[in-house]
Amino acid sequence: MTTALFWFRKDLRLKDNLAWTKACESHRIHPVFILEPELISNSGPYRRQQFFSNVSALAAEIKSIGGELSIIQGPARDVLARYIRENNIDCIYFNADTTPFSRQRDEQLAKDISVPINTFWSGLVHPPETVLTQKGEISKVFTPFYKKWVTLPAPPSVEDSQPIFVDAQQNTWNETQDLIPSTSNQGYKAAINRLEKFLKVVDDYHESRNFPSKEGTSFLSSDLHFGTIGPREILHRLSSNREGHRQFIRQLAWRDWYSHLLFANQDIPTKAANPSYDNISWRDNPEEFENWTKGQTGYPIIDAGMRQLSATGWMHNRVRMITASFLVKHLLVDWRKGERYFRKMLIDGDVAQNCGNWQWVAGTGFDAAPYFRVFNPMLQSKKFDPTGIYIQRWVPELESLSNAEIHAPWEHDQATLQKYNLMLGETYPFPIVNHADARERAIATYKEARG
DNA sequence: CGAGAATTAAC
DNA sequence: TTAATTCTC
Repeated sequence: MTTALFWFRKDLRLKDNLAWTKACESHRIHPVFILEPELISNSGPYRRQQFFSNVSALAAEIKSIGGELSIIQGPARDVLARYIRENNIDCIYFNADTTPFSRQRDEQLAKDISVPINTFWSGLVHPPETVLTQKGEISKVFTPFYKKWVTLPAPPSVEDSQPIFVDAQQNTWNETQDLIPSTSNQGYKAAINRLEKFLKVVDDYHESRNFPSKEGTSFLSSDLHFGTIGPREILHRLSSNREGHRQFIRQLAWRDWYSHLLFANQDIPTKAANPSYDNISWRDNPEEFENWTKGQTGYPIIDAGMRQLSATGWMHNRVRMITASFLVKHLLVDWRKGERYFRKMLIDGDVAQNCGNWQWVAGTGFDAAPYFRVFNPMLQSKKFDPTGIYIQRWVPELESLSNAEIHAPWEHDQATLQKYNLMLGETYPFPIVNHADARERAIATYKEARG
């Protein structure tokens, strides 16, 4: 029997993992994780911790079935060739990814390494280049993509494997083990717990998903990012004839779409998908950007979201759209700066998803929001946090304001504010910009870029 | 007058 | 994955 190196990347699980199953079918397995500096350097503390917890949980799971995960540190191109030589590896298995970093690295690797490399797709419902229009291209509009996507049969979850591990693996880079926390409750088991919890409320998903004070969303975004659970396993627990389920399945399609688009357009992270918006005269005021990151814009819903992000590494999706729109449109900060900040801070920060969604909000992307659509922070706030619970949770300065008052504190007279010990400009900022003016300015700026 | 529905709009 | 405005009662 030959020996396969199984390289875990963004698929930190043993279930519903196609490359893993294929490798286990006919090889002795040498499981490896490579801690690459590039992966760490763009991560903020929350994602890094989740990352380590997931790797640690995977190592424990492998140990429990008689194997040992080798954790190697360094760029893959530097360490893999040597590792393959030293450990008598016959072939490599891993799951492919769509990001420019991953694809460039994997292409280079194929040139550098002499043993056969077997790759599979296991992190999306459908692999890139498999959901196509009649012309054989990926649709640049979501709805036709989705219509095609739902008609394709969902690939079955793969069977569990009975791996045979190589004996007496030695970890030649022991110091790396110390970087990985030894205790953790993440990994596949935690992902399954989150899925089971979500399945209890998914029938209401279409109604509750938009309210940041409710736990109406799946909380599976970081699991999907790290691959502690596969999207097909999630899909197979859902039913296409229930509205809440259907709406969540639709979100999985958005996820596939943004990954497929990135696969086909590798410059999405840096360039506007719609070139007419690549010449916007951004203001890029650094102080305003900093006020935004710190949750000090004077708009309660914006500040609540940004504070939730910096305090927890996560933000509710509805609020992600509102805060992102505010940065790009109201403050006219280049969407790439916001994207970078979100990706660094978010526990689920993901190149394909984050760039796709930021370009959508900025109006620069495929099938994006129209350029003149400027989210109104007060309307969004009143609509999706009507009682102000979410705002109060994250902006305690405002906790005594009433439901009606909390969305726009500057609109109330001095006496009302004094009653709550609220001194605008001291205990809570005045609005950083005036909504109506900023809206006009954004539309004019975009119009100018359109020519 | 005011809330909510309907419409329009620069897509 | 909308906002602003007008219409209606």
